Amino acid sequence: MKKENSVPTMKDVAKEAGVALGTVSKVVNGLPVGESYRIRVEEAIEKLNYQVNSYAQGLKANKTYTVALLIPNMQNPFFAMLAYHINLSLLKRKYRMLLCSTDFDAALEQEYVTMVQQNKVDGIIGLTYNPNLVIEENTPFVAIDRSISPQIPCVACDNFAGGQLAAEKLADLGCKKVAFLRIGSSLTNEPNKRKAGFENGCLSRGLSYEMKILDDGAPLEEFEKFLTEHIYDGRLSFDGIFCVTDNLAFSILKMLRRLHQNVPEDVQVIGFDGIRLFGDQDYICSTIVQPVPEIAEMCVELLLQENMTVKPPLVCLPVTYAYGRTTSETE
Amino acid sequence: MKKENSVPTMKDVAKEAGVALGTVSKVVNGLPVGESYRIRVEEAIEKLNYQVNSYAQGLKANKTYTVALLIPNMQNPFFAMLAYHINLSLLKRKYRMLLCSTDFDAALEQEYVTMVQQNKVDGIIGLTYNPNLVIEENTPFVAIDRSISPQIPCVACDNFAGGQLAAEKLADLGCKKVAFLRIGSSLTNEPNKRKAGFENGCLSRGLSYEMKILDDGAPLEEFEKFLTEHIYDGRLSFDGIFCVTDNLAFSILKMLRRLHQNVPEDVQVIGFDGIRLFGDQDYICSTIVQPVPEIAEMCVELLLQENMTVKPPLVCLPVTYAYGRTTSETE
DNA sequence: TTGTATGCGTTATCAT
DNA sequence: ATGATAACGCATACAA
Repeated sequence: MKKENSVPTMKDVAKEAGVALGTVSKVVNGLPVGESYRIRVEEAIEKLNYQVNSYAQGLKANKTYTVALLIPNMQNPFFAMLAYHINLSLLKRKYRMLLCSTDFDAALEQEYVTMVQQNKVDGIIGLTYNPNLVIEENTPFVAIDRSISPQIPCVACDNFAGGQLAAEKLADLGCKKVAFLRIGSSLTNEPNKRKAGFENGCLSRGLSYEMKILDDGAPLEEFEKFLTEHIYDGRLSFDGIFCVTDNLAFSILKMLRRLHQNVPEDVQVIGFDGIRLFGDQDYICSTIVQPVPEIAEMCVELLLQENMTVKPPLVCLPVTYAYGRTTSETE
Repeated sequence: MKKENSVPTMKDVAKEAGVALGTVSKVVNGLPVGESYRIRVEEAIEKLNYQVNSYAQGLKANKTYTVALLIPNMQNPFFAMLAYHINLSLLKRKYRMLLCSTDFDAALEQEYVTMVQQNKVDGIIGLTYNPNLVIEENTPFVAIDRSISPQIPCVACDNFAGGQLAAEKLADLGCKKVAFLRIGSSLTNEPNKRKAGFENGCLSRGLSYEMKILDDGAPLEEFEKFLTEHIYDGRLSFDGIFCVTDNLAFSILKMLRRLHQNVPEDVQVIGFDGIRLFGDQDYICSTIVQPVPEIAEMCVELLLQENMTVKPPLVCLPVTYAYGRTTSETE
């Protein structure tokens, strides 16, 4: 009992062309083969509309041409941008991408990782917040924004430089007393360096600054309380605010509106990430822009590069500043 | 020459447990097996940290537990939302998701589709703008927002009802003369029904209306020209505008600002899709909200349901209205 | 109930 | 240079 309307296989092609299986394989893989055979096989392939089954290929080669992307979600435009560009970078190299939205679920993250260790995919690119993720020694893995272990390369933007740049920009724009706002401090990851960079920038420019760092689960309202406490006679005592992400900046901007503080006249705000609505509109706030296409390319390159005896433990890519209406540029 | 530090296989487990290959397979698949054997096999599995190779499984079963999602990009939050929720719906059913960002590239879309016809994935969910996409008869496919053929189910929100709802809302909110703005008219797809629904709503509520529909590649500036032409003595002659998407609405809002028209005082604006920044902030404009989680669930359900003799050609899911500061709600 | 053997589609190692 | 054949990891029909 033969399979009937199934997909044609190499065997079918061989029979159709009247050649042996191995010959078809060679033609498919571009190995040298007699010209007359080539033609016949290619015609048969055309006629049957044959295509290789890459899973069977993978079974032999222990290679699937598939990479998994672990990422919390798609709602945050920064994550979405990353997913998109990594997809493109993989595609350029003929790799498929398995999207694994982990929704910050540690168990799910671990499950995805485990899945991979059994050659289901050739490697993982992961932006994960799970501090005790178990990754086997020999699993190709590239981390984004968080160093997981010395053997696993981590790719991030230059967060320190970004923080510094934010401070310098605020100084250039005439600020005297600024604030740094951050939420989610429990995990040590690369974005944490934004704080240090900012402090550094403030010090070198003689900016006085204050920090407000919320714990992981803390309600955003605490920032509103913090801001309110710094209002005297209706005026906020800061003339510049650096928010650790555009996401936070967006919320802070809403608060400032409620508190009747004008942006950028009374207080200037700089965020981080470089988010634009629909990817092509204006930046949602003045911001430190992450080089997402470059980050994506670097991740893929590091992951797929096999003949690299030693992989860089941490790669930092340069950030830029972009105006987004929440600062008072003068030029 | 044995493979060395590779992933353990069933054979390894069998040897470790001192049983036959078939027995291990049965244990793995939950088939009845002698209790003492079970234990031994399970211990061996635990010890070796064995997991089935689902690609080898797929090779046998002609099933990969993988579904491909064809979608233009991730920058548009609506697409990102869809990808996210479809990912979740698939995950619930233990399916993996291959993300295929097509970037509106017809050739790429076709390539992805072709890939699937050779049992690389079990099915496709596709939001595609390619009018002449070739899909084989027996390929499991569910389309979003565009009917591809009578045999292929299409899932969309109730676009007609959405258009109608927009008109009714504008009428309820006191509008007398409204406009409908749309871009991209070349392809017949479900969202096109928003226009008809809107007209219908306008007529039933006695609203006078005007339409401005731009061709596919046309520059957005044409809308600005259109609006400018409808300004007399500094006042726009419309008091309500329905934009075919939130994306367009966002651009229109910027234009209105430039033209010194106040929203919502002078003119109220309603968009379509239900986009929120970061997924959890306010809606970017008053809008007709698409039920994205339900759309996702329906797509997956229709795609994976095998014992369904006849699949619905078109499924429309109910929309809702949400306030987003660009209308003048009074309650 | 347990073990054995065959085949899924492909690649690679052999003889020819 | 080409054709036959074994092997990849698993499932299953069949034999023990």
